[in-house]
Amino acid sequence: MSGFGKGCHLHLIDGSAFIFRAFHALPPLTRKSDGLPIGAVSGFCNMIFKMVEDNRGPDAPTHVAVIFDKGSHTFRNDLYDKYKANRDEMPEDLRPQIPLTREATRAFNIACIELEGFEADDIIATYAREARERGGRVTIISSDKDLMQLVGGGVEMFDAMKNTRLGPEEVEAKFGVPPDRVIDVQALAGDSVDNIPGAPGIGIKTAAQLINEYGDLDTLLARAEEIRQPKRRQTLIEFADQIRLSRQLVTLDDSVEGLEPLDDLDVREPDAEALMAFLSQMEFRTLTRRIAEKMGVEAPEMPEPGSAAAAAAAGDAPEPAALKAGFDAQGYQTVSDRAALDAWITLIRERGHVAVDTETTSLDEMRAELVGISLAVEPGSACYIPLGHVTGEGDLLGAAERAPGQMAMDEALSMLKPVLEDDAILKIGQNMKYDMKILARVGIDVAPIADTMLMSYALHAGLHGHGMDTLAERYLNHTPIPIKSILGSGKAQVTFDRVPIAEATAYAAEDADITLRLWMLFAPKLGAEHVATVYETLERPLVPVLARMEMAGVKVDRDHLSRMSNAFAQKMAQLEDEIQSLAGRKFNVGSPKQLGEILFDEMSLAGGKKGKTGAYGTGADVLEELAAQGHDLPARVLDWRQISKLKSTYTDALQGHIHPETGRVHTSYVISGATTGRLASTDPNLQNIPVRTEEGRRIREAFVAEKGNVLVSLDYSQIELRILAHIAGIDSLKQAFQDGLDIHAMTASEMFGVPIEGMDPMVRRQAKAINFGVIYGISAFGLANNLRIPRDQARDFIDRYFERFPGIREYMDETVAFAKDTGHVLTLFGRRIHTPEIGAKGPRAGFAQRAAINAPIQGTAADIIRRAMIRVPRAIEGLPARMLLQVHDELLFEVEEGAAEETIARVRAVMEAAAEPAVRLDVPLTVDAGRGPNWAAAH
DNA sequence: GTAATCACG
DNA sequence: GACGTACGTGATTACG
Repeated sequence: MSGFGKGCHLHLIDGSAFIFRAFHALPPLTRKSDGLPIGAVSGFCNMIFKMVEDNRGPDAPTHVAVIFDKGSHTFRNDLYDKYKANRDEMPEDLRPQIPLTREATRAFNIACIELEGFEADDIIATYAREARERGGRVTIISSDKDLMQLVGGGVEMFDAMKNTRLGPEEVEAKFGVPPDRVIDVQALAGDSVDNIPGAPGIGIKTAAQLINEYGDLDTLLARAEEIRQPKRRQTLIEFADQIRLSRQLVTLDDSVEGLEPLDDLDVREPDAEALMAFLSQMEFRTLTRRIAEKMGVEAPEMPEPGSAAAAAAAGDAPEPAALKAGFDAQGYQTVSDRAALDAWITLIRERGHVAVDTETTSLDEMRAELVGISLAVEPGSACYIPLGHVTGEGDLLGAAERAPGQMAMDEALSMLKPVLEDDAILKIGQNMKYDMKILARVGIDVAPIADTMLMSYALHAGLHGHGMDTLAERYLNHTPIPIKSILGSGKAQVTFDRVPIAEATAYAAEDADITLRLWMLFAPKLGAEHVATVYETLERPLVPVLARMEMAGVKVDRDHLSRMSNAFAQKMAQLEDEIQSLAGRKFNVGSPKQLGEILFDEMSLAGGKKGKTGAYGTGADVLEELAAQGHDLPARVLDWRQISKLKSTYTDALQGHIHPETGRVHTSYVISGATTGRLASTDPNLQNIPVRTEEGRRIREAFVAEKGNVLVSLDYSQIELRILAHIAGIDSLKQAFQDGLDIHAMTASEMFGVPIEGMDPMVRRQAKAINFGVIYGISAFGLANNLRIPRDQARDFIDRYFERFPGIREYMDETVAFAKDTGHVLTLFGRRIHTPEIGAKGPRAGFAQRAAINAPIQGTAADIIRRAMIRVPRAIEGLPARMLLQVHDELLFEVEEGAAEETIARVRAVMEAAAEPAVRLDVPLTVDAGRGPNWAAAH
């Protein structure tokens, strides 16, 4: 049979929808030999096979095709930029399976249809229309409601999962209108999955009622004035344009051009050999056997999983247990020509994933120069591509010659670029942010990515660090070649470009190899340990966002800092003189040891306490106590210390961090640095720039906007207390936040029975300290220390607080009990923070318990701002604005002056809604915003 | 390399 | 009844 006409029956299979359903419905299955995720491919093949089997009867299709989506941008994105904008990124386990489902379709000898820039639904609509016009029947194998508008006139749908047919009656039962009015109902009701706005407050029920009453959408909109219900009438009038736009979005395009002719979709018998080859390559044991039986052919030899033969049969698959053994530098290849690199690229394309590691001249991504790239596609099989090595000797000036045996940098990069940017190839790295930044500087935008460091963080936060050496030792029982053995240390240390290529290969290829093995080990664990969502929504998508922020940097006014440094130096010299004359001799004011001796031995002041190291304590609290007793020397030392800190850490050091080319300071965020989910900022730390004192705030004035721009700061108000109110379920606290009250004043009022109006600031301050204490896992000792009150008074405050807010105590007890029971605590978003010390005895028990109480609160706040940051780029797309810094509950932007208000509005909306839809908080999140020429003014 | 100190949320 | 604590970070300096 070939030509399509009357009596013909076309089956259109919605491939993309099916892959997603298979992926989410099935447990994460991986290929035995190398850990390649293949669950969705397996589900897909089973479904195709079932379709083929079921369709041998009298109702058999004469024509069949599997239709896939291709490309992420369609005409709907041009109509509406938020179309499907709330879709999460594709899970990394799924991505490498996408090309395999195409292969599977072809292996079954079924037409595989996709067209760049078109959704599968439009292609299906086009074929369905043509088939109907030519007098044939159509069955659409899908349960997607967006396709239901096509039903009728010989077109039916079939839900392969539920094994049910959908005709016009079923569609009408679902939408309340006949199929030809479905788009009208969808246009009104909207769709949260595809982000179709529709008419606010109108769902399918109301929409159907309206359409049935007025006949169709145009009539309804034209006669909206007649609607009796005032709210509905107003909505339809006000949102008429949005409703029309929604209809455009939901209406399928049934005239897609450039498709394979319908006549060519005729059912063909699969080629047994090709099909068996594909199935055995995927290592589908059961399915291969079943299909072989049906087709009457011999199933290909497929040895038992885990056996030595299994590895051999899979071609160049790894040795059994290869994940934990078989590191062999001999097996690593140095790639120095086109042909060799081509061979690796072919391997990568076959696999759909590759572990990547870059070697550079520095750990500072903004200054590092690319020296080489290593790749690994399966355990034990890795290569290194040297690109910027120089000969070790060099002349006296340090000038060195390019080492022989290397590809030209440009040539290698232009070959790798398509692979590193290919949507269908997963790039696996350990701390991928680093490699992404290095490669971005040579014009390569790496995507999509996986990160073993972040996988470990999602799995093991609180248990140990997540550096590669730690992970290799713990999980692969292997100690990697130490970098020091390659570069040397101290004065003799060289940069990586001076390492001989053979040694560099052994080191670099091993890193890629380890990374790949860790990925294979961790990837299936994410699902099994229930942290896949954390990794996919809070870790992985943050990487490109942070990479962009770090590369943007923030402009710092060097002269401003320099002037402050000079002023500080003078002031310090003056204070030093005063201090030394008060002491009666010269000493190093910066030495706590010497200061302790002066204060407590020579001057015989009371209150000297030696710590465990035998030294006197001279911390700020001790000095403040002495100063309060009227001693001048400690008061001067406090002043000196403050200025010394500001000078050394900020006004001096920050100048050294100004990048010579950009004139800006580029921090680096450590995503897995803090156990709670917070970020850490290093080199320099821009999360602890002074703000609490007047002199400190002047340092923030050095953080400025470029000409014509302003800095915009947005920060969450009281986010941790709000989270506490939600998690512990404290009604009075929740109510106070809903009413927008001053939460510390309200706490004081509840505790001490004083009115909020005209409250003594001291009373409010005490309540504030208690509120913070609660977040930290309050103790009488800690509160007493903080408020400088007797311990029994602190005890009394705490008792009264728990009496007034009994839910807090329950939360604390339950959290500690949970931690003892499971060894971890959870944030609202499922982030897992391990508490290995929770069972400890002695003082460490208290530490662990307070940390366990604090972690879900601090961690949930960290999750929320991460969610906001991930959504920000899309929200400010098109605006002349960039996100520069994150300081735990604050985001800092640099914006062209005219766009400041719009930026504030959009970012505030994102931040305030950041918990949704995953979590619906009982308290509102509110965001304060400011703008100004510098960071101090933006607050 | 570690301890003490102090900057931030 | 004693232990000895507020939670989470990073940079700098002194000192062994």
